[in-house]
Amino acid sequence: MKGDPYRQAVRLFGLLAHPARLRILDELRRGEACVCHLQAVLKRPQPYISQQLRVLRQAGVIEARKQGLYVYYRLADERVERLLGEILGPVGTPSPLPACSCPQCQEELTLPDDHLHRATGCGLQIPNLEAVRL
Amino acid sequence: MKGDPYRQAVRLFGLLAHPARLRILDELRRGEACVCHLQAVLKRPQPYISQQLRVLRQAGVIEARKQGLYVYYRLADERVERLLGEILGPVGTPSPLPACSCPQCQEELTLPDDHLHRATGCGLQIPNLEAVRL
DNA sequence: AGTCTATATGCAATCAATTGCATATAATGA
DNA sequence: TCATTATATGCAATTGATTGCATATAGACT
Repeated sequence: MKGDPYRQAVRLFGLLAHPARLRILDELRRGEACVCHLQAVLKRPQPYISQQLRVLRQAGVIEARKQGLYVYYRLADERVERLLGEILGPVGTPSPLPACSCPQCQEELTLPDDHLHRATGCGLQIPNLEAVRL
Repeated sequence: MKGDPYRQAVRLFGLLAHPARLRILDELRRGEACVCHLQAVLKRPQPYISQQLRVLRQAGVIEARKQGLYVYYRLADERVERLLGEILGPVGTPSPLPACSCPQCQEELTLPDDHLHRATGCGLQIPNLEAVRL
């Protein structure tokens, strides 16, 4: 998977030069998220989200993990994390109340306050997964 | 000059997601360069180069300095330098023999070897200019 | 089997970016 | 003034990205 560095860089920047894709990637900086969660955050129809996820997946910057009916996506390219950190700054606090119906979100919501977790957020626990680089 | 950070980032990435613009910006990382120099490096017709320069200039990531017939461009946005450093690495060695007819290039070529300068390169001396951040 | 829910895919319509090229401006020197 | 050189601009033609939407797949449950 190569080519001259310019072409590679252009492709990578092209992925980020899109409002929906950028928000998805920024959201994934927090950790895994299922499609329904992203759908809730971006407030866009599900096929639209899936399409952008496909673009990102085919480019290799995200990876999917299927669990039952749900598919959890995560970042798979540290360059993306570095670039986003560079221009968006460190991972911000989540905007209030975007939650979906996935098991992780439900679990989050019913959790008491003793665990550190997001106020009203959705499943950002990374259950039994190896790699979430920061 | 503002807006939500996502929109701003999308615009910035969009500027970089283009082969000619990316090469121009990467070339400008070395310092000022005139249009004819960029033309020689990119091997593209002059109106094409000027057009891309306009895009970059209107976006505010480069600035122009006119001197006689020549116009020298330079980077004007440290985010660009950081992003390029992040994915292209430090400023590379110039590819051999791209030179143009501008005064700076001629001066360079007739210079003896005692000054540190590029082997066959074009005017990358920054004559009397204040800001070239690294 | 059928049904429900989550996610994916395909494709057509629209919209924006890109490119090429003719021409315009601007500075210089004769 | 005219000619020359460097750079800029405008615009039409093409190309590519984006979006919406109908439909497909796939797993869980009864």
